[in-house]
Amino acid sequence: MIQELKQYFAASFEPALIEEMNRVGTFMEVPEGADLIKPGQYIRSIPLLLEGSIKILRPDAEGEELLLYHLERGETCAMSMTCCLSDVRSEIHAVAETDVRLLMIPVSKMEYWSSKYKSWRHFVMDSYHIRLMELLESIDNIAFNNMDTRLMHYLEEKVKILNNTHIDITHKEIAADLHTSRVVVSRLLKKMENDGVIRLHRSAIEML
DNA sequence: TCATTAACACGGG
DNA sequence: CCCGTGTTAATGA
Repeated sequence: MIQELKQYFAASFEPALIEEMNRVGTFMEVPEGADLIKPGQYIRSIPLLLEGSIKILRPDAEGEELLLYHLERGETCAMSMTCCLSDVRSEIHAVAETDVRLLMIPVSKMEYWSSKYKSWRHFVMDSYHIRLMELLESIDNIAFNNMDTRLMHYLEEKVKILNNTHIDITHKEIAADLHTSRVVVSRLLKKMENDGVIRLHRSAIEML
């Protein structure tokens, strides 16, 4: 475990901090598709992503959702930091996009480390910055792009995350993430197939 | 024009 | 049979 932490974080954290993370953190494995954080839930610890990818969704009043961004290795959820520190409920829904391995850090340590370790302060600030930028990108995408470009971005992101051009997903699931109807997804995907960009299979898409 | 909703047919597991 | 998919028709922004 400590080896793994060193491997991923030696470049960003002091050895003493890595040692402490190893001591107070709780190691967790979460299977693909499982909920990590449900909307409205209180958060008591901060997840540090060691392996895999997490998708962050924003639910609306009717419980319909919209994909905001993905978290990847070495990143953390800025949302959980603010929730922990101010003791408010989560505004977002976090789902494991792949099998995920996490290190859970207790909230108390988060504040303590901020005063003790310069690298941790940097990490926290960077995390906020990265999240804000991802959020802006997401807003741009939703506001300025049509569904066909949004769908293309979505598929490209999937390929990046899975590190595989074969994506196991149904049109219905895509529609849920993009907050649109299945009819639209089916139609656009069919068009992309006709344009030779992708190949469609049952419950799967192959990017070309 | 493009998205949504409802409805239907087809085929595979 | 149920689910995923492809398509159409009507309606709306």
